[in-house]
Order: sequence, then C-alpha cells, then structure tokens
Amino acid sequence: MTVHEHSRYSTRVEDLSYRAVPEAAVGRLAVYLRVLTSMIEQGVTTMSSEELAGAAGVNSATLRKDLSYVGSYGTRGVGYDIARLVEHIERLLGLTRHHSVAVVGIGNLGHAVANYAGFPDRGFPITALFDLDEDLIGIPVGGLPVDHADSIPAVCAEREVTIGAICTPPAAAQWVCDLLVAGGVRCILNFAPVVLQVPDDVEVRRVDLAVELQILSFYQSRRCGPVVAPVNSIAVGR
Amino acid sequence: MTVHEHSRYSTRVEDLSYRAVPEAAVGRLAVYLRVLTSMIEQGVTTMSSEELAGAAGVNSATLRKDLSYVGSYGTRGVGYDIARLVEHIERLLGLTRHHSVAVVGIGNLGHAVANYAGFPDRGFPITALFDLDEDLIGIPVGGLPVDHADSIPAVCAEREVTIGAICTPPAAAQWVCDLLVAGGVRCILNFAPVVLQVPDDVEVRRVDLAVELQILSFYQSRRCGPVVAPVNSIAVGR
DNA sequence: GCGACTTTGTTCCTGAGTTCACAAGCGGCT
DNA sequence: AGCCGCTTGTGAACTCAGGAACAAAGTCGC
Repeated sequence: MTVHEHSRYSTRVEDLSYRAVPEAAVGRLAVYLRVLTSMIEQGVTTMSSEELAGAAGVNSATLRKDLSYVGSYGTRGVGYDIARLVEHIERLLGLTRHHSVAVVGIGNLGHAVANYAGFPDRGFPITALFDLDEDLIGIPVGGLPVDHADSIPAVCAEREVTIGAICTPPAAAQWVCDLLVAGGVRCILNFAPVVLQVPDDVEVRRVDLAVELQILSFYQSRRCGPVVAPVNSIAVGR
Repeated sequence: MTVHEHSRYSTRVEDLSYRAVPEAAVGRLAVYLRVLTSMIEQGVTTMSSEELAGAAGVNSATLRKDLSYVGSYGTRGVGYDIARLVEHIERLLGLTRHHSVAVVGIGNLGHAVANYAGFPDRGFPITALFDLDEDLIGIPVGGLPVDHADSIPAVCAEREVTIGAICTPPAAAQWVCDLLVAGGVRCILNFAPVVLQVPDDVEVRRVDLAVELQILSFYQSRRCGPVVAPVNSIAVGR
C-alpha cells in the first residue's frame, strides 16, 4: 500500500482509516449501508459479498475491496455480520456524530428536501429553514419555522449547521452560498443549476436534474442512431 | 485515436461522433452547455477554454479534450464561437430531438420535478404524470392531469415517453420501474433510495439525496479528524 | 479431530480518465 | 507583408479505479 500523497493529515497514525478511501467507494459504501439496514429490518443477520453485491448492483470484487477500506469484519466461509458491518461503515462515513442541515429556498424542492423522511433517521436533523419570501417566513414547515435568508450567517453559526442545502433559483444560489460559508458551513449540497465558486476548504456536491436528463438523452440518441443530422458541416467540415 | 472497442455500431461510418465519448465527459458537456447559454444571454459571443473552464469548475485541458469529442469548432488565438459550440454540443447530446418525460409519484419531490422550469425550455417536455392516490388523480399539476399508475404502460407507449422520473417512496419504486419498462421507457431517472433491477437495455440514473449527504458527512469528519472512536477494536484489531 | 468446501481479503493487471506539455494555426500589429 | 503573441487541439505520461484470480482462513459435515 504505497501512500505517496500530499498528506495534509500526515501527523496522525491511523490516517489509513479515513484517508486513502477512493472517491467512488464512499458513494458505494452509502449504498451498501442502506441495503444492509433494510436487511436488518427483514431479520437477516448475515450476508455474503455475492449477495450484497447483487443487491447493490456492483461487482462482488469491487464490493469486497470497498469493505476492506472500513477494516472490515467478515468471516471467511460465512459472510459478513450485518450489524457489525453497519456499525463500521457508519463510523467511517462519520455518521456517528450528527450533522445538522440547513435548507435554503422553501419552494417545491425545498419542501421535498425538508420533509425527506430519511434525513432525521440517519443522523441528519434539519435545524434551519430559510427563504426570501416574506409570506413564508415564520410559517413552520415540517415543524420548523422559516427564517429570513439575511439571518443565514448568524443562525448557522449559532446552531452549528454543518451542511447547507441550496434549493433556490439559480440567480440566488451564489449569494446564498456565500452567506452559508460566512456562517461557517463547509459542506454544501447544491440543487441549483449553477456552478458555485467557493473557497478551497468548502466541499460542494451538485445535484442537477437538467444534467441528468441530458445524460439520459445522450444515451437515448446513441441507442437510436444519430439525430437527423443531414448537416454537411459534420460530414465534410474539418 | 485508437478505437478498439466492442462496437455495437460498427456498421456506421461517423460512429466517432457519438461513440467513444467518455462517461464523465458527457456530464461535463451538459454543464458547459448551461454556462454557454447563460453567456449568450449576457451578450457574450466568444470564450476561451480558460474562461469556460473557470466558469465550469474544471481544468482547461480537460475542457478542451471534452470539446474535441464534439468535433469542436474553436479558433486558435481567439477561442470558441459560443453559438456554434452550443449547437454542436446539443447535437451530440441528442437535444435536437425532444424527449418527453413522465413523472411518477406526485408528492413533494414529484411536484418539484414536474414544475422544474428548465425542462420544457431545454427539450424535455413533461407529457405524463402518475400517482396512486385517488385524491390526486385527474387534478392538473403544472397544466397536466395526473393519471393512475396502473395506466403507465398504455399511456407511456401512446405518448412515446422516452424518460421516466421515479419520485415515489422506495417501496413502490421497483413496481413503477417495471411498469415504465413495460411501456417502452428505456431511460429512467430514479429519485427513490433503491437500487432498481432492470434489463440490460435500460439506462438508470440514480439521484439519491441520502447518499449525497453521507458523502458530505464523510468529508466533514475527515476534515475534523476522526470520530470520537476510542474504540480499541480499530487500533488493535487485525 | 480432520478434510473438504465456502467465502473473504488481497495482489496483480488492464483499461479508462485526467493532466501536462508542445506543436500547429490564427489574428492583430507594425 | 511579415512577425509576435495567444489559443486551440492532441500526443504522451501518469494516476486512479475496476475486475479477475488466488491464497489464507474459518466453518460444517463426517
């Protein structure tokens, strides 16, 4: 295991436990986690890599490699003890501490996010809601009153918000983002179709419906053959 | 350009134009497209790779390589003609033909998706809405009445739906998915936190809020140092 | 108690994607 | 008209992720 990276964390010894986890693996681990918890509800206690891989839609070798990052506890010849595995994955993903979430922009999407059932259950309590619309402010959504966006920095700092979800129209997104950052938020989930400019120490994940659709569109047209395209600039040009 | 792939499309000549486009590049092209169209609205007509890369948040070399897949039309020493570039990217992504979208599950999220402003503008007209709730059926949402989920196969086939968006609770997602596939839908956008099982010729893209949050959580805890974790099973074990 | 079978954890390898770096090309300036 | 500087497009190195195969290890049956 040759670790020759620019190490910001080189002072610690157990670095291995939370660095050196491939980007993509983190996302898959979250998926495994959900499959596993739903298995617990069904009363299953043990699962082999083959089964879990099938349920998660990945290769079993990939799965085993991913699990090796969590210092996994499987039993050869048997499989994985689901309860123990869940515990380890949760620790690796940092789900043992709670991350309070602020939702900005209480439109259709904001409502959906604020009411999303899975969040509180899984360690993501929503502790603040913001909007600009005077008619919305003060009205409780999912049991929590909406605050004015101007108060984002103060409220986020006070309630120790760690994750901000931006559900505003694109025009407001960058402004809101700056306010969140000013309030100490370092993780942002951006639903607005904009590329946000943030300091280096802020992590942004973009969820972009239009982009997803366009990717599907690409596959669709690749499947059906090319577009009409009697355009000679393609055939001849360059 | 060595193209030595398993070629399902080897009969055609201009294959290069739409095969051999890396997965990741397609997603980025959609982002470039949005940046470019917003630039047009601002009256800009020309842009260098450096500028566009900055606005899209990617490396300029990556951007140029991505644009080379569309058989790009830049001018050395000047940059790219935005209008022409937009046209070419739209053709590659298959946006010159319209893809009608069906939304299943008219809850919070379904409303958000159905009303999403960007869809009709960008060639994704929403032509069908479905739900199970009798109270919703017949009621128009965004100008379109809601149909019963049982009619998914018939309606999708009739209206030539090419993309299905699943916004249902997880328990219903697989059932809905099967109905969509039965109706001839080959592209699915899945917002339900479930891994769908589909035939090989169906393309599924998953948008999973919980997974996104957990990835952010991982980065957050990596940043702040490890979790409390005085657990000796980690330090000592194996 | 021992052997055979099952499944994990890991190593190696292949292929893809990203970045660097440079040559070719185009416009503007003198 | 010729030169200079700027920008594109691409060839090549490098990094990273994914898949196959195998050895270690533990359990179950006898």
